[in-house]
Amino acid sequence: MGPISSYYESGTEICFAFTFLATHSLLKDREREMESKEAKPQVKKGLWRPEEDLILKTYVETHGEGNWSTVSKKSGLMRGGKSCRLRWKNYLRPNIKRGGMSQDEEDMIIRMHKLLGNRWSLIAGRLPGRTDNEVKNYWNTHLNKRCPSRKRTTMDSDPDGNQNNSKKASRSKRIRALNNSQPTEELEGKSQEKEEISAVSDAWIQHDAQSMNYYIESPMVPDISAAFVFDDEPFLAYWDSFVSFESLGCVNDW
DNA sequence: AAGGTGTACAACCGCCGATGT
DNA sequence: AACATCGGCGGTTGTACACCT
Repeated sequence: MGPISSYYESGTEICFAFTFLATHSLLKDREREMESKEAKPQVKKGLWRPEEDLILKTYVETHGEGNWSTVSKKSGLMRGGKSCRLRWKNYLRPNIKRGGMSQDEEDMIIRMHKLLGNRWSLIAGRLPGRTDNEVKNYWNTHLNKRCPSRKRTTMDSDPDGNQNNSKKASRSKRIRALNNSQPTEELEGKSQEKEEISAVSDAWIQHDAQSMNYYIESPMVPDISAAFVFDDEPFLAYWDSFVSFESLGCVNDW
């Protein structure tokens, strides 16, 4: 995030100092809206303002995560529970890493995507401080271009030309250009993937598969020096990944 | 300088599974 | 068993800004 949001890192004192003013300001806003619109409780949408971030951050730090629907009510935020949860998870949570991906992170994303497909939360679990949303965005904007036969699904599914503005049309055009508009089902794409010009070499896959095999043999004792570090992911995810390999037909090659 | 277009990423939506009642 | 609620996920859209013509 840019300079607007970097204020979080300047310390909680400032957060608390601003929170009172922010809350007051928001409550005033709400009063005004209630007055003007006959008071049907509305859920605010769109970009989060810094004062909203401060309120949410302070609230969660005080009361803990969870019960997101009540967070929005009790904190005075006029956001949906989901929106609060997403904002916290993706931006306000401690240890979120901002800024560009390092080469290592980029390599990891490519490798993991090759193995797991669009399992963004699993991939993000291997990248400390990165969120699934960030990984997904990074893939779609940076890395997808290198693997042009990967699809972005339903963007092409409206052949009637219902795009009612030029920007949408432009977006669809761009995305079509990226994807070559060819269907690639996860399973039937097995053979196609082998023909793809990809940034991931077969040697990588071999290496990754071997790393995973290690965990399968000894899942309770993960080796911290291994390629994959499972941060905050439940153990089940190991098997989840394994199943994914199986479905891609990788397992037989080990 | 102004308008169009492209890029990056924040945020929303709909679906689904888990859990509680 | 049926329903409601919540949280998580992936796909998609919205928007700010940079760049181009």
